[in-house]
Amino acid sequence: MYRIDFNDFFTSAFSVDCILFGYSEGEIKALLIKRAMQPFENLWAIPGDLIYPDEDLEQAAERVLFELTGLNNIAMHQSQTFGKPNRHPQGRVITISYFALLRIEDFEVKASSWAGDVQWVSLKNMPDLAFDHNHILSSTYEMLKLKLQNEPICFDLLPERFTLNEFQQLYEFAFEQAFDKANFRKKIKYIPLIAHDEKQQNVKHRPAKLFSFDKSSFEEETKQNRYTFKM
Amino acid sequence: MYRIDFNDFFTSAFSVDCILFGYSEGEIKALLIKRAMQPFENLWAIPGDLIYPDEDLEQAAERVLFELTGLNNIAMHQSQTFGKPNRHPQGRVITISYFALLRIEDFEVKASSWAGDVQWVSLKNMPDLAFDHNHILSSTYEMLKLKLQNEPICFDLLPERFTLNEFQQLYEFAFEQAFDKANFRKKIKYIPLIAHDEKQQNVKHRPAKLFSFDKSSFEEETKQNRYTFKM
DNA sequence: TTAATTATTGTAATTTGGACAATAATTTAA
DNA sequence: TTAAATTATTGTCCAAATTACAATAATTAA
Repeated sequence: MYRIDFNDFFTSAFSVDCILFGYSEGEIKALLIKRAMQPFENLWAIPGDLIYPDEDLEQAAERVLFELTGLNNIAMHQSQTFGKPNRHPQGRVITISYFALLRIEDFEVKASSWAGDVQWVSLKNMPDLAFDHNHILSSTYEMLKLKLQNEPICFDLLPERFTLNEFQQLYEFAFEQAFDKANFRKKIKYIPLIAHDEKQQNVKHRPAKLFSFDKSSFEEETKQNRYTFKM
Repeated sequence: MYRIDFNDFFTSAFSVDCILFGYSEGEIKALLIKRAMQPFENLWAIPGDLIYPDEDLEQAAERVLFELTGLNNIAMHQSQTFGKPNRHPQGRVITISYFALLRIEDFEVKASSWAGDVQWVSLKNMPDLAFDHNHILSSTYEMLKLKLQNEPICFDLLPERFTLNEFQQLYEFAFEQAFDKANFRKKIKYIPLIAHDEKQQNVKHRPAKLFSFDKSSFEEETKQNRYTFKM
């Protein structure tokens, strides 16, 4: 059988795309940059760029995110790889998407390098993005929703201290569905939460108690087994 | 900021690795080939090869699998991408892994191209594989186990007609755990099965009834919601 | 002080889950 | 022909989880 020379294959490039999810004002948002460079100049896009030929994938994701948005040292997890031959107008570029969750209010973002702007954009209100980024984003969001049902990652999105209602509203946003308050509280009984004396401020009604996630106790007792959040 | 010329990046290759899972004799197995070519000549490996520069990823996976094992038209799903800079001794090769489940007895495999041999190998008894293939395989197996809990994919592994015990044993193998027979049968009550008149043959005891999965009814009634298999 | 508003807890009926027992259908050996 | 052996299948009981509501508590605003 005829075989092409090995080196003929080394004509493609790889990129990473970094999907950052955050939560504020009752909505899950993604961090986007405005491209100040061709192709797709002036369109919003997921922060991403080419990987150096000798660079590890995860390292590349961290570096690229930092260069474009100023977010430093954000550990991301791989989601999926997108490789339609014509997805990049300038050549064959296969992109590996990474994602992370963070508390919007804990970080400051600042456009740099070829990013003209950076913004948190609600998933309810997503514009047309560069490349196949709408597809990448929605497919990663689906994965996020799956993970929300099986791992206690919602606490990476919520503020350190939150009310049980805020907790519930995050799930209601993600699953586009309302839950009964009393039953929601029963469902989370195996998630170790610390109840604080502190209460919600500046509300026009009875203030709710603030809670925080007890991560160490969760890990110790391997209650992972009991953590399910099928809605 | 200094930017390298775009073309400097086009020095990497990408490959697909095709992980085929099957089930026979009470064990989950993976299809492996024996490499008849450098590097790692004579070692067992996941069937995989380089992707043509203008080829779609999924197509490449199907083509490569066919060329090496004779398995034709197998639809695979993407699992993960592996890209440590030194994972391939001959250059930067990032590999995208795909996987599929099939009934071993329904297909015939035959080594061809640079594959010297093809074998179904039990996951209980895995030798040292070429490249980082042990890592790729075990990480894909973990993903399979997750999926087994949330989607009715076990029926892609079982024969078309199976006993409830065979069904149970597949889960017992995957989760390395024994289940109570009576309770197992209660747990699957939302999975639509067709009970046939036919019975198990050639057993030395009361033969069990044969069942098959009622796929169309499963899809119609969107009982997906109720399908959970937390063990 | 009271109405309005939301937080929090409770109740009762139903469904599910887990441990284990009982019964049924076959084969094999006596 | 029959009884023992073996595995399939179904049933029971009790504890735990789920669901739909109802009741009570703590604030603010008028």
